[in-house]
Amino acid sequence: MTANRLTDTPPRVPERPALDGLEQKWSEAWEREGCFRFERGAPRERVFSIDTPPPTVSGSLHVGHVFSYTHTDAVARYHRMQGKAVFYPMGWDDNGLPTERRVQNHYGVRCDPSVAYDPDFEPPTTASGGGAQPAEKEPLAISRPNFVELCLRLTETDEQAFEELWRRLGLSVDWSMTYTTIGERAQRISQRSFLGLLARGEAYQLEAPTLWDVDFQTAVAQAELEDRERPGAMHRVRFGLAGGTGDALIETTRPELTPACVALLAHPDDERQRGLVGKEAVTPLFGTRVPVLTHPLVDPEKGTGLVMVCTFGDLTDVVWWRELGLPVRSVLGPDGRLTEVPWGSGVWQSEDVERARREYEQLQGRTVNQARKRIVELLVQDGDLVGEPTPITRAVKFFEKGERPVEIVTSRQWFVRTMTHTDELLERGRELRWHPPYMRARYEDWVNGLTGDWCVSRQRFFGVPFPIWYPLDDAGGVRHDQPIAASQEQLPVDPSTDVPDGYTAEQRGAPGGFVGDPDVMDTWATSSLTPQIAGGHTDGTSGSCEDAELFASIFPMDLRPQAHDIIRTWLFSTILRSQLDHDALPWANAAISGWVLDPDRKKMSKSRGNVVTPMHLLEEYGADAVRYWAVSGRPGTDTAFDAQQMKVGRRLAVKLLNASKFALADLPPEGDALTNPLDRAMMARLAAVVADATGSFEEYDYARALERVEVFFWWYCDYYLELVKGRRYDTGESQAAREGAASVSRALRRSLSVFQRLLAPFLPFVTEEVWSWWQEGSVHGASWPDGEELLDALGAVEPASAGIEEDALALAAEVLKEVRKAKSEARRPMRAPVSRVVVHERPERLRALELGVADLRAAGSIEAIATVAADELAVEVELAEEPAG
RNA sequence: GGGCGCGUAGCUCAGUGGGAGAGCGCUCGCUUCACACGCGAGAGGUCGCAGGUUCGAAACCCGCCGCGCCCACCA
Repeated sequence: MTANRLTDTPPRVPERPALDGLEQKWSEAWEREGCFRFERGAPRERVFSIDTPPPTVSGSLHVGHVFSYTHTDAVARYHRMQGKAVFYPMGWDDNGLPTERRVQNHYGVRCDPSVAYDPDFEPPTTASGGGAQPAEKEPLAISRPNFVELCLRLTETDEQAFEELWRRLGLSVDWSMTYTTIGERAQRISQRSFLGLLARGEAYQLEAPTLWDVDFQTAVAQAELEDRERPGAMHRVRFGLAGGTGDALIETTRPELTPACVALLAHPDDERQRGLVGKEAVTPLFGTRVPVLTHPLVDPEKGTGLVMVCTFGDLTDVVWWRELGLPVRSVLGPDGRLTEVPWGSGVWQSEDVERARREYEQLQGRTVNQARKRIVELLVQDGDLVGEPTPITRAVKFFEKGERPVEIVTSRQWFVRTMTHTDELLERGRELRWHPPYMRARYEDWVNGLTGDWCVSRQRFFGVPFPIWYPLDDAGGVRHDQPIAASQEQLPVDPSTDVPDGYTAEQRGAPGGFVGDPDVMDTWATSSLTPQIAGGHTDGTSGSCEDAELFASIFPMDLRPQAHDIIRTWLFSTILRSQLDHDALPWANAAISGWVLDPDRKKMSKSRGNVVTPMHLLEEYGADAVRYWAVSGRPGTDTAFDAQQMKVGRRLAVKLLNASKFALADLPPEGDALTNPLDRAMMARLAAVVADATGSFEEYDYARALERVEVFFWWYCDYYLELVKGRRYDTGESQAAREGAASVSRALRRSLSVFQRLLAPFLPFVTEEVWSWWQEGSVHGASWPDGEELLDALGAVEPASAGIEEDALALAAEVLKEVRKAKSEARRPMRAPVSRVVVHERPERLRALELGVADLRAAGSIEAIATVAADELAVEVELAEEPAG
């Protein structure tokens, strides 16, 4: 890093400095000069690497994005000024469901992996002027590669718009390193990592009960669930006992699953149910015999104390089913409707098969809700519904992007082992430095609450395919137990169009041939590899995109910034993958940002007709002002959207323009030393502020750093600049005047240089503008101020005299405030002359004041200052007579 | 049910053992030679409630109340 140069050429200060146009002027200059280009070849210890969150590109960026990305940018700029080579890429998360949905609606198509690729395909409706034309007809079925092409086409324009916004906001990312989560590099790295997991037994395939979204018809993961309150009803249902010797009452919110009942359970200590345990109950309507068993998870306080286990009503059913070794009676299809079942065969025995068949026909083909309504009618007819259903509100699990509750459907899926690694993951969580620290609790809660391995396969299309095929036996049956893995050289592959080694394309689907795995990976299975994708991780076997040297210089990364809502998904899965692939933490620090709270909850939602988009904010207030609002939100803290704060930020930017103009324009020649005590005391204060801001940044507390700098800067403008103004303009003949001016000149330049750099991470545009008036190069490439630099400016100071000088500055400011108060109360202008000021104060402070009395007199237009020894400060101010007329 | 965070001026929030603060808003004043996108001044608070520790608590401990979030095997 080059030293900051105080050039000898006079500063070029505009007559009327303004903020307008600075964003465009400087963002273009930064791009032209490559200011934020990552310095390749920098050794690891001089690199600061950031695992940028790739925003989802389907949809638009909102103020919440602006908020948290600005936090990271301030930190990035700080470390860059500390001399680090900052690895700060941007990624676009374009893979996954949200994009699929948009493409389907936008182009009127649907993906069908069995359709062959059409290289000349053009979508039926084209996006004209950005507006989608809703497809009237049945969606057109197209191949997966064609579908993916449309996804890419649609996300590309979004990505351009996002980049434009980020540049306007002043994010100092290296745009040459941008990646996408559906891009070739992401696919290859995802597939390669998956094959590694498979080879090491960390990934496996299993046919098992899986969380299932019936609308998207795909498996989903535990991490993608959320609770929603939904009205329901509790039904009390009577089961007969085998042999007709009484009955058993259960309560359920899901009576439609009665045909799927496989057992009744009681708590082992529940005396009331003791007589039933060990017997067999008979399901109403269907006459299926089910055992009455016990399990400690049953809550005897709930309902009748007896619970019906179905395959499967909820995750607890899965636990009971597994632990008690119960059979499967599955009635729910992947579309969320009740399927056909073979009454009388296998597990579908009944005391009255004909009746079971007849009753079930009333339910078959219906949705869950329809079936529930119907079975209640059937139970009432049969007299097995006890009392009226009781309306209740209960939490139901939903896929976070879904519209109907998730069901549990048995299907074949890929899993990544997590349960065998939870201890390691908890240990990694303790190694990670969390900012703020309490966010670790959320991670630990999540890891401790995991109930199963991570289901990574999705029955979707716009994602990274599994690099897997299966052989077909002579009868055309799929041999799932003999997966054919793609070779490293083939990656990335799409098994729906690519052919495994040793086969020909003609053998696809033919007996003795092969089929591709139809699924794609969970979007988090790719996103969990962002450090590897961004850093070009390679195992040396393939590809020009990967770069072993680069990866070694950035991994493990320094910082993962992200919001708290995706600790359980993105943060957790990234730690897991890094643990499995590298046996290491992926980053040293995690900075967790809060959310932006919507002010509309409290007021003015209707008065504002338009949605406030980030671009509007940037246009109205300026990027620096918007950034100011963002960085005043403390790490991890939810922050209210507040346009007023943006105005305050704009004021700060304008203030810096004007203070810089004052300090630099027509400045008298600079002296070799700070000879004036007030100048020295101000610089000493500034040194303390630098230390405070630096310490705060080291703790990732950008907000505290800004606050300290800002408070001191306003004090500097209101008191220090006013106190030294007279001396600055006094280019008189005397030696003392020349020396005083030379000292203030030096102090102004040194302090201004420090302020401009301290504010640069927060207000990059205005600081770059004022820096350009008098310095070479970019302020963002300048070095962060440090103690040594300030000591150098200050010269050697005895601690005792430093204390006296500080007293002089403090007391001069206090007296000036009293003088202003007197003038304000007398409704006189601030320049109104004061004939006499009497300062009562402790003698040692009065002696100190001597050092600053000349500046004080000039600043307050004070003719005479007298002092009186006293225990505490009191100031008498005698204003001069108001001039007649 | 468990956990985390928060509760300070009308609003947004700093402040973690010793004077209750900032900005905005409000009121009043000031064309001041960097800045009217400005400057100066003022009013405004039983620091959620109740105990405890301490010479001393907004801060530390216990309990309670309220708000928000996360997690849970929510039948």
